[in-house]
Amino acid sequence: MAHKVTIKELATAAGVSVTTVSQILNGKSNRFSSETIERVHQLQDQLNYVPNFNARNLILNEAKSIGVVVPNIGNPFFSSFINGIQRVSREFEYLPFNFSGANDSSLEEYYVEQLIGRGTNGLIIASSSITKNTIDKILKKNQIPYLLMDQNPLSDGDQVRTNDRVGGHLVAQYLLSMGHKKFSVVVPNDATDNIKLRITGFKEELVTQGLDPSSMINTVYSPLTKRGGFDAAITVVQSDATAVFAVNDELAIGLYRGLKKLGLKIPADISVMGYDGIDLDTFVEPELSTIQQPIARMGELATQLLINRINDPTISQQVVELPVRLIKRSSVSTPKIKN
Amino acid sequence: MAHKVTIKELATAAGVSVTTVSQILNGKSNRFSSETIERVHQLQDQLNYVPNFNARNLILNEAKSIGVVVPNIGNPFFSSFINGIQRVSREFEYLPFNFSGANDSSLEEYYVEQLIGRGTNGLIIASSSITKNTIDKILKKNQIPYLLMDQNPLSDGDQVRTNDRVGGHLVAQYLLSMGHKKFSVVVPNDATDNIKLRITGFKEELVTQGLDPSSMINTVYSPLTKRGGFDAAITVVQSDATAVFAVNDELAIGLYRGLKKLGLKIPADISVMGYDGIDLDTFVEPELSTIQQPIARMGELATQLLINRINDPTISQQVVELPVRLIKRSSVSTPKIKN
DNA sequence: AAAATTCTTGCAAGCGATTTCAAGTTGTGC
DNA sequence: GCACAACTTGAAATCGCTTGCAAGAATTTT
Repeated sequence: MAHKVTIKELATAAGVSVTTVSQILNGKSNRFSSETIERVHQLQDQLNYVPNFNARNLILNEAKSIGVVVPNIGNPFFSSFINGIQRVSREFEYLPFNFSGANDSSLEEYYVEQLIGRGTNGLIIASSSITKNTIDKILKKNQIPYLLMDQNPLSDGDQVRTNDRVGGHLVAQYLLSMGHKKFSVVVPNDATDNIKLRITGFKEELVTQGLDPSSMINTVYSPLTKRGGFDAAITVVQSDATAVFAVNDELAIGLYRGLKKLGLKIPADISVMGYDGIDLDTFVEPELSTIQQPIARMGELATQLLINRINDPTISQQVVELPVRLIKRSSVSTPKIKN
Repeated sequence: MAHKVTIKELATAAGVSVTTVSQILNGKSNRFSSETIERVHQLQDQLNYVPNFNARNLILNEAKSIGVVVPNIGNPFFSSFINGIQRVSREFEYLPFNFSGANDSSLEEYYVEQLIGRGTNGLIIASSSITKNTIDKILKKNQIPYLLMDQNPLSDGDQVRTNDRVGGHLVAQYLLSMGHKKFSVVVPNDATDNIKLRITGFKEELVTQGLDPSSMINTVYSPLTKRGGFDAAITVVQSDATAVFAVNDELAIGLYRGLKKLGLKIPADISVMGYDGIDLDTFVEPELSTIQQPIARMGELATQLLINRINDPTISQQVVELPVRLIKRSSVSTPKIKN
């Protein structure tokens, strides 16, 4: 290992005490003669002194870092989320450590534990494959500030959310307004609370309009991946649905491919609605109609709230709900007249 | 801040010394009576003792972590890369800290410095927006083990690479074999060495086949993003190219959209070749022909090599070159006969 | 010119863990 | 009953840095 210069060596070299060096390097230098200050800074450059972060944090009792665990950074939704987190973290001089669960719950648990063990100040977890309860337990037990995404609106703890229920309403309204009456809904088996709410909202809207959801919806279970969407296509086609609601865009984009492979034209033969609003939506054909979530903003807010809590764990529950927006593009049209 | 239980408190509670607790908790417990061991473990659970990582690392002089900076996690190429890194890191009990440069060089520099300051053991940098020289300087100056991706094959330092030149050859061979004679090449202005090599390889192959690159290639400069590809379409169309070589898949997928918007059919009107081999390729239409890089494997190897070097900085340069593979799908056909 | 300020600077006590070295206990063999 | 080995356990130094407190030097006040 390359030897690291310590503050003591720097002090000796500069002919002053470590106290002096420490003070100067930490900007409390107004109490020193400008020559000393100058000399110390010069020596620092020369000797290449970098403070030992562990020692520093040990005393200061802070790491100035937050941990972030998302289910899958391969999903652009989460990479945008991370971008938002990075932005605000930097602003507050926190360093965010990002991890992708890769759809493996043990891995997520592993990262959470590692992060805690390493003294992270707080955690943002947008997990899916691990049960909230497990994580909740670990985090509470360790008394570490955290913010869980995608949680049930009724749960305690700080929250950044969008109104998934309203999102569901919007989808149903739109699809109904286009004349659809038979739907396929593609959703994972182990859906998180927020995703379940999208479905709930969807059904609610049907009821609101005096319709009977049970006779109109065919549910297809499939994982939240492109592959999952692709595989779901065959089942979707076998139903009499004229429109599909895929609960996220990844799924929808996979579904696209599956449907096309089966010879269907979108939206002529079947309409498709996604959910999330990722960049990719406008690069597929036809451009995907979706519900847009302000995802980067969510990352920013999540960070903001978490840091608030780190600074003062006693504040009361923080909940921010961001609006969602229906984006009509070309993947939805009026239903085909069945012969 | 929630009070954290220290080893001393645990020791007092257990009625033993901190030495004992430390030894037991670190598995050097064979020297203690099973009652003591039992008691300590029990108390640990009960009091919820988590060792202070800073204190621990201070004395052990290690952080067991590596820093990772990629230009943009939004690109699936890099998320796969990170997945590979995560896999191997875990195996060696290192924790990888991942950052996305978000195409902002100052941001990348910031992360590199933060990471170093925090005592990361080594860095993997797959950067583009910051000059290699700058990073190189920072890293060398700090004598920290690192591995730069996408660097010139001639440079020193450990390397994990694919043969981009061969990749270029393959693209040219394929396109020529399909009968194309006029090409558009879409490439960023500030291309990294490896990307430049793809172009070099492409031209080389033309020469090898006795052709004159200068009269056959129309170069379009555009950033390595979907948006960049989209914007490049208009220029591409204005040339007489029958085939386009986009130097990465993101670009190609953006290009798809642009070309289609301009009314062209792929590959009937124009053929498109990508480069990277991301998942998304098979979900766009037509499926994208590309050069596949073993990206996850590259992440794994990069980590492996970096850890080798961390363990022994004196070993000689490590270079691993992984093979690339031409994947023919449906985005390339014979050129349209111009009227 | 002595006293009071103001500047500069350093001593030494930790932060929470690991680890070396040694000490106290108990058990064994003769 | 005693020396010695085998078990258990703890005291104290140390990692590199921050910081409260105090002291010596320089400057100003009276």
